[in-house]
Amino acid sequence: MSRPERGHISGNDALLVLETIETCLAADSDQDLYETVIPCIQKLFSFDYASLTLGTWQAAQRKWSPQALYSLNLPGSFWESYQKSNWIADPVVAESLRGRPHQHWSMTAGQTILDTGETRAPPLHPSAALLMDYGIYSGYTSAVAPAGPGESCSMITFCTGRDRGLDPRTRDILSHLTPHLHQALLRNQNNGKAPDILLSNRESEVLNWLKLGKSSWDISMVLGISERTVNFHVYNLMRKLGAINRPQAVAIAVSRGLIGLD
Amino acid sequence: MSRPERGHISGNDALLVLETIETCLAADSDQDLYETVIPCIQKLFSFDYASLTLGTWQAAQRKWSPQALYSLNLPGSFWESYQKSNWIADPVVAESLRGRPHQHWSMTAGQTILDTGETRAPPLHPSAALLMDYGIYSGYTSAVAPAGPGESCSMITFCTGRDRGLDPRTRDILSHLTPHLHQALLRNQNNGKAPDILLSNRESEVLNWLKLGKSSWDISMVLGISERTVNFHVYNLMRKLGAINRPQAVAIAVSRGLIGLD
DNA sequence: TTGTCACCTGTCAGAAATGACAGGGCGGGC
DNA sequence: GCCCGCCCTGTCATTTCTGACAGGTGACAA
Repeated sequence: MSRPERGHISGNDALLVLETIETCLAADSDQDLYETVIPCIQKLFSFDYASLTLGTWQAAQRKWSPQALYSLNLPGSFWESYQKSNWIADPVVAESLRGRPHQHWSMTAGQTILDTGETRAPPLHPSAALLMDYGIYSGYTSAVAPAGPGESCSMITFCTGRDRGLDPRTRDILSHLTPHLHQALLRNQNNGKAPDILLSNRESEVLNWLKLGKSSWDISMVLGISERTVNFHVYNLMRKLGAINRPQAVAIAVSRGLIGLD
Repeated sequence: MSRPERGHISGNDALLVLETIETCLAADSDQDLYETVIPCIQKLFSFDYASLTLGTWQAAQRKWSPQALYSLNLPGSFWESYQKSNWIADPVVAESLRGRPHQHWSMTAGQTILDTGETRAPPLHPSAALLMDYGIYSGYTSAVAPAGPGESCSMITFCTGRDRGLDPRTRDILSHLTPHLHQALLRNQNNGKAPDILLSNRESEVLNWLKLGKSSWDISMVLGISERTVNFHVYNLMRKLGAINRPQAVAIAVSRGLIGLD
């Protein structure tokens, strides 16, 4: 367990950061994200464009696949073009996922300059050319690593149309904020789905035994009903969940939070 | 979306709160919790005892079942006695779960006084008598509601051996901290289990198709191998996961984070 | 070389699940 | 009274899964 040093923010900054973290915790819709969280961040430091993307990061395959996207002032056409390019080949994304979570970058003619002083010369990745086409010249990009295997991670970028150097205060603020922005994105994504499947008591009960590997006969013994009735409940709950067999029913139920993980 | 007013903390407090939130984010073992997070909180306000419990809260049954417990200066015998009593009948817990997440309480002879001014007179709940037996007279208890259905929630208590009144600053600090303490507890709990089950590429692949409700034949078509081989992989992954059939294999894999929820 | 491991394939009997048919009772809301 | 959801039960044919038997390849490390 190690924590980076962050000595560049004042008490007043800290209060604003706390307020922003609160808005992240309270945000439970896309609207909240745009109308409450983003304005709160704008009180902390200035930026012209923002992109908050949530996706999966497969360590084994070194692959980053964005799944949800929130952007501020970035036209849809930018994302269409960007999606077509290979994310992982973007030098900033690549560096992020290589263990440098917080980065500052800027562009000069044909070069991407990272905050390590490193420059990525031509052949320039298409994404860099794309950024310059849209008039974006510098920004901060943070990656929030997935909490566990198979979980989502975020790539969070705030950028400007001017060529600005790295500001330690902004960097420190971002290192405080990004984990909570990630949580907010994650929560929002989960709110999107889940259209209220209601199982009856018996169905939940049967489902919980299924999860534990019990067969219909086993369950019939536990519940004191006939095996046929257990199959009846299984059939109904599969229909409600939209599953075509038991493994899928269990998977859907767990992902919808209808039964605990245990 | 609504946020409570919190006007009782200073810029300096805010910096310390941010630091504490950082320790919560970085804590990934029980040791971190005791040696880094708790001392950090002690820099913010003083307390003699603490208990951080993580458990499940079944809204339908109004039932709170603690699953993990971290305590500071509270002897094991206290918890043994407390566990035997009915948690939900504890007036503070009951109030918490009724939608008052942050509470201050104190004891006088035979009474529990809540911060609403309400008093819970005898017959006193056994837990109250128990607290007084151990010399605990007042404290703050916060409940962090589960993020989604089937998810865990926390009950977090900081208390003292003296009869102290409600301090708005402490209350505000706690309302900032508790969501992150909850996250830390949650993360620690998940770190506790998961003894590294390693599936081969093919096994994960097969597992992911199982989760989607595909039969062995379906999977054999997708992967271009024989149905027998699919069964072979399924047999192996069930053995590795300790499952006796496919539904259980999927449930275990999801709970261990070996495959995504989707 | 020998060993291990992932990967692949076959057969077979018995167990389990699926999905259709049929029927019954009980309680609550309109 | 009727409808609806929940709960319960039966039979049957077909499909799928389980768990044992048997065997093979190629890669990589000790």
